[in-house]
Amino acid sequence: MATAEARPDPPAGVRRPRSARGRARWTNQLLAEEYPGVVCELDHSNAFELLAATILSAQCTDARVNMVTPTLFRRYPTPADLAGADPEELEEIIHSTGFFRSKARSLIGMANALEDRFGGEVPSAMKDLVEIPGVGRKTANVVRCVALGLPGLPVDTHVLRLSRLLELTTETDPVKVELELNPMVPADERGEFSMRMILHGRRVCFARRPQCAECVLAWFCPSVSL
DNA sequence: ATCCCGAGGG
DNA sequence: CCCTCTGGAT
Repeated sequence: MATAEARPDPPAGVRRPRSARGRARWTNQLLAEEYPGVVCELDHSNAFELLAATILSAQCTDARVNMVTPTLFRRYPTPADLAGADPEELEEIIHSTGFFRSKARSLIGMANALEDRFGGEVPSAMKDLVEIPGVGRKTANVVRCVALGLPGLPVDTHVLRLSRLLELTTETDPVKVELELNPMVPADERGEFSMRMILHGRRVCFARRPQCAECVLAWFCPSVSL
């Protein structure tokens, strides 16, 4: 009763989508118009560097990560170099990104895994990526779609929240959300879809007070409040 | 205060 | 499922 039909009208001649797939299609199309040319903002020149940068990006801005990675990559250019890093020296380099002890442990563990189990290369299979210390599903998908050119739909806190608000899914587990979204987004658009959802989550659809009046998705968003 | 593209452990 | 890990920007 309190939230009944406070929804804007659809564009002229357009039917409000009634299925999750239909809402996903409109979401993908409208966010592509809203945020064209979206790119990964973590500076890197290969998959190993992107993997390290993504591990550092947890609870930290990309800009901050980009301030430490030049020093990091100069000091440890290869997985072999990073595998033999002195933890304290590494912690000092990455200190300003936060969580520096656990991130240092993850980075060294990651480099050792690459050396010991993957011939010094970043593996491409999801199954292998998530075995690497410090690499979860989200990080694995970032590396897959950005550095390896493989299908990947990173589901972070924003993608999860927006997907549920838009009722593209009813799942609460990020892995289930990813698997449910996959067939709704063309394989070669999943990475950009994810990055645009994240941008929209940061700029418009805030967790606390979503700016529905500014949102291009409001005309079909089941959770809109105006 | 709240946010920043999480992951591991109990 | 909760907790912890952590610094910087606004």
